Amino acid sequence: MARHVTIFDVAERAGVALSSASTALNGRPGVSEATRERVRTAARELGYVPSLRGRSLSAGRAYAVAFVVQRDSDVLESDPFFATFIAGVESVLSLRGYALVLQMAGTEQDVAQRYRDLAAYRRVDGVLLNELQVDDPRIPLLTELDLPTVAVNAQASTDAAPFPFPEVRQDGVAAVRELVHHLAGLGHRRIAHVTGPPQFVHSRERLVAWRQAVRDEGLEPGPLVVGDFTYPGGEQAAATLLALDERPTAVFCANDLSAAGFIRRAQDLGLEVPRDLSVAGFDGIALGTYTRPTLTTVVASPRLLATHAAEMLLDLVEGKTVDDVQVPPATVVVRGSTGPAPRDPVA
Amino acid sequence: MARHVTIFDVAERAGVALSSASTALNGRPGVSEATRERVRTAARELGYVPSLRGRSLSAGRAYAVAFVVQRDSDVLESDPFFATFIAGVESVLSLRGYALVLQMAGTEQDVAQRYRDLAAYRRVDGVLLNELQVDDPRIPLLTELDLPTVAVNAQASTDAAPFPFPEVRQDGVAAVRELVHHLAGLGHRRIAHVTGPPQFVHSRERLVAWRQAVRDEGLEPGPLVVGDFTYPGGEQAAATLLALDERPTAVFCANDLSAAGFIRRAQDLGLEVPRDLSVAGFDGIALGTYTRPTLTTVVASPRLLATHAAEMLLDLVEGKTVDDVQVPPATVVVRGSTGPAPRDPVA
DNA sequence: CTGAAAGCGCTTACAG
DNA sequence: CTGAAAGCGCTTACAG
Repeated sequence: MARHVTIFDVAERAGVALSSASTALNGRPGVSEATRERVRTAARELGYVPSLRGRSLSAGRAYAVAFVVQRDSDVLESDPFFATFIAGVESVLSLRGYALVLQMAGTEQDVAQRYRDLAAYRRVDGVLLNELQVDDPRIPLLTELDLPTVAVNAQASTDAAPFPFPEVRQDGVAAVRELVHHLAGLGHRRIAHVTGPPQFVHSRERLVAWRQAVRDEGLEPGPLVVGDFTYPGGEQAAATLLALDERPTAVFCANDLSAAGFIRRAQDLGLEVPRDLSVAGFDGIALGTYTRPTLTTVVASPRLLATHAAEMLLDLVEGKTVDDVQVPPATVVVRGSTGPAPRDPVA
Repeated sequence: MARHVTIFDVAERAGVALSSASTALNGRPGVSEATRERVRTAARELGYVPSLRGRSLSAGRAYAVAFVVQRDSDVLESDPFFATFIAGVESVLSLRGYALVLQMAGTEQDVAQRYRDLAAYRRVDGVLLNELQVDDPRIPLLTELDLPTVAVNAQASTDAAPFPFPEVRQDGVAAVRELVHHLAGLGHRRIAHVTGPPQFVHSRERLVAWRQAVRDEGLEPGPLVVGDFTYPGGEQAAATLLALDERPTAVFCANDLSAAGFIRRAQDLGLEVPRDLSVAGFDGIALGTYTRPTLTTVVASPRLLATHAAEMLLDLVEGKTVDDVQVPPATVVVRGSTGPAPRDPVA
């Protein structure tokens, strides 16, 4: 390999000082337009590419941001959000010359160690935070580490507590309300809910939204089962709910995967969906169009959340002021899994 | 923030020259054991963490490797391999002090551009390559860019052509043979195949393995449909195959996702699986345990492939000699979707 | 607007 | 075994 072309070579070829070459190339004011053009031409002719390493060291920046995922890989395997979110983030980063450093950790302690290492080695300039938990330990940690952070759906909208990082949010409450209204309009009176893991802010938000929406319809919030966002968890929830004396006629599951599992178990138990039972989910993953019947759900926008979060984080890293962003609310998509309440509910 | 602790501070505290501190800390020979210990103690006391940036610049290494995924995010969404593979890679990298840079690109041209940029900016020290295609354009490109590369399942085992990069392989041929033998033993005489996208080496390998295995059972390779590894693709393949006059009684789909779609469409068409039709897949994803019936499949080891590939790539980057690795072959797992051939096949 | 110089934090010959 | 020095490739005050 030939020796690497450096900014020194560019300056020499353009016949200017090294510092002028740097100024010209980086679009900073301080050189004449003629000089700037001469430098650019020289750079082009030489095929100059600035060294990230040199720049990193002198600028004190990594030109990379991290996303640390706290999840077992076998749970991740069936999480369709993950890939879409990552893809959205990465598309923005690469456009702005940053790299995405992806880390995975199984436990809360692992995650903390990852963040500590990222900060100590100054591997990245900032981090993206999602799947916030109630009293999330990452918040004080990232504050302590002084790592620029942008969060996704960090606060329940009902939450008044101050949140230390910029945030991109997508409201799901209105959609849950609409979904419940849709079910009530179909004659359902017992509308159950299968939650996500209780520690997640978004689990809690969906639960609260469901409860309030059901009440607003003049109904009593129906049976409630704590779930875990997995397919088997949905099956388990169905087994529990459908064994009740007062069986619900409709169920809102906190995500699509558990809704799919719920439907499957309900069918195994001899129920027909939606004739005997309506089921709805949340997310809008592809799987929901594969199930039979297809899944009524609340469609969220992981890619949009991701691109906004990435833009915000880079702005933050580059010292710009960053305001919270709201993307358009999630929307209800009615498909085959919800229908009129049974006249004479199966007892 | 206090000023950063540098190796200079450590050397000063230990009362040695800066170069000795570096030598001591990096475990290179050239300092006495006493000195080494003194330096280590000083480093510990000061909470010294070597700067990746300084080290990067002087050592000419990024301490990062890249994985460029060529896939639309909506296809990625339902690819369960992705997360598991990434998790495996990342676990090894972080242990050895490297970061994983993840990039995503939609088209072949995008992918090429990503590799060019990664190389030009020397963002990473090497790359991981999977989902190889026949005459994969990435091979000459990475060779030209001189990027250290380790590939996963790059060559069909039948392939004699030389491959320029170290490779980790998992044989799937034996398992396909066993699967076909299992089906033939159940009395199936028309065993169809739904392929993956023809350009992939592993699609071709599974096709060839199926064909040979069927012949080895003394049967004529049954109907063949070109698929695309997706759920809807599996549905489509079922519609095609089940409309044939000479309908197969068993189908081997090139992956689990398409097998799940195949089963679903078969059921929609009024067939009972496995009573009327046996279906098997390839991969061993979680979804295969959720379907009804559960899916007979060939279970591969994405995590194991990933960890080996990562180890090999770091060895390569660090100048060690790297041999190809074979992980234990994929295995057949018989579940509910395969059974005795119908006595009197539905006509 | 331009140019010589210091500095970012390391590693690595090289001379003692 | 140790220490002074150059170099990796940039950016950024600072003096002209």
